Amino acid sequence: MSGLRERRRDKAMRAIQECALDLFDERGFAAVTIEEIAAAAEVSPSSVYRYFGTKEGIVVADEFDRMNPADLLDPGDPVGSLLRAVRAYEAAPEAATGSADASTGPQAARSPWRRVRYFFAEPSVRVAVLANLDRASRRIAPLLAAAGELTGTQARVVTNALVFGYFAALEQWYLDGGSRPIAGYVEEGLRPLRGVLRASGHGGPA
Amino acid sequence: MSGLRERRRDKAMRAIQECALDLFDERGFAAVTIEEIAAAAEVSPSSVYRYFGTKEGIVVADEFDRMNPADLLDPGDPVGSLLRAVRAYEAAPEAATGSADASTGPQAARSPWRRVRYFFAEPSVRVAVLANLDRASRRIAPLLAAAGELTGTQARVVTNALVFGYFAALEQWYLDGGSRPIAGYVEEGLRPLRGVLRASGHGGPA
DNA sequence: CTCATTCAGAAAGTCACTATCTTCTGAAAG
DNA sequence: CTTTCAGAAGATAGTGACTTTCTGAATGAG
Repeated sequence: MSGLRERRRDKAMRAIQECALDLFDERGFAAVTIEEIAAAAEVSPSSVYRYFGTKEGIVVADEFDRMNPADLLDPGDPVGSLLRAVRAYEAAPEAATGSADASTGPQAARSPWRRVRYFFAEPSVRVAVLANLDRASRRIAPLLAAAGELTGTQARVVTNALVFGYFAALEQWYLDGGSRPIAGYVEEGLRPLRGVLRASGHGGPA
Repeated sequence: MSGLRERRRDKAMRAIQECALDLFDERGFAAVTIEEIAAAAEVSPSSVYRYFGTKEGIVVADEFDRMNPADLLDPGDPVGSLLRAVRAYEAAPEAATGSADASTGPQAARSPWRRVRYFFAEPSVRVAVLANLDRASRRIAPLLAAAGELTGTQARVVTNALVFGYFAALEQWYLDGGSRPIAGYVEEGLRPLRGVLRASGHGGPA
């Protein structure tokens, strides 16, 4: 299934991401050029664009993107299933980068939360994250529309509420210094929405 | 208060926006350069950047940005006051561009809705709109936090739900061809949210 | 009238991103 | 093992958005 080619590509992608974050941490996002990142990761600038599309994409790119939202989100209980996903992701930080090779960098650098700082500290990255959430919302909304009694417009609105509400909760977590678990912020923040979304669906499990 | 300078600036800004939209309509957003826009509007490229910051800003820039959100949004009934604002804006399209001078272009071109097409048809403009909504949300959230029993996190989540929910409704309006009034889409789309937001506030008027 | 401020234009530079072409290489067929 | 080939990586040359800096001029205050 996964040939040598794909493994090389995945390795290159991880190298680019980590070299880029190292450079960003050191000198700031804006001050680092794509050429420098490519040189540090020992690939060509073209490859950086092939893999990530944009400079912000290096930070934002997420294995999450390639997932099928239907596997993650239960249309009957969107808030609850989102919460479960957050908890699962938080509990298994290694799932984010894969535990293939421990020798490619320092351990702390491999935390999936390292990137998150740039989501909120670097305006252009923040915008890229918003664009990503918007795309995710457009993929998820049809699921809600198909499952519940929501109209198409309502499904879009509710999905945006959910997705961008999650973003707001994540930002609060970040602004608090990232010490307490994220799931707490999501649960608290989305609590006002939970009742509505349950009532309009077919009713999820307890 | 409004000196000669400011009037010249406002006039130049409107000229840039209309010339730009003319060119975009004619040849597409990406195919038009800032230099061409500046030439058509008879200003320097520097001025375009001084006024709008980015190419997308020409389309997205909105007198809405300079408003105080407190004048528009009632924390006791956020959905209701948003709906009233939409209806008011929709009823008075001339408020958007000002009725100062009718000789600066064809009448149809002055519709404030002309720009909206690019919100959804041009990806980079869409992203700029999302960034704008995000900024608006961050200004509005403190109002909700101060007025109701919502926590800070909840206020941010609910405001994002409101603002990006409105965006979703607007997109549905656009996708439907823009024939029926926008307020209808907003009312229908935000209906699931209305109950929650009323219940958590101090209760607005009927 | 004089002066400080502020704003428009000019000009040069940076760099993200694209398009195209060539080269290489992993993988499969013979 | 050799050959073949599709697709991926690299090299190269742009384009144009955006920044920075400087200069001159219009404005409004004193």
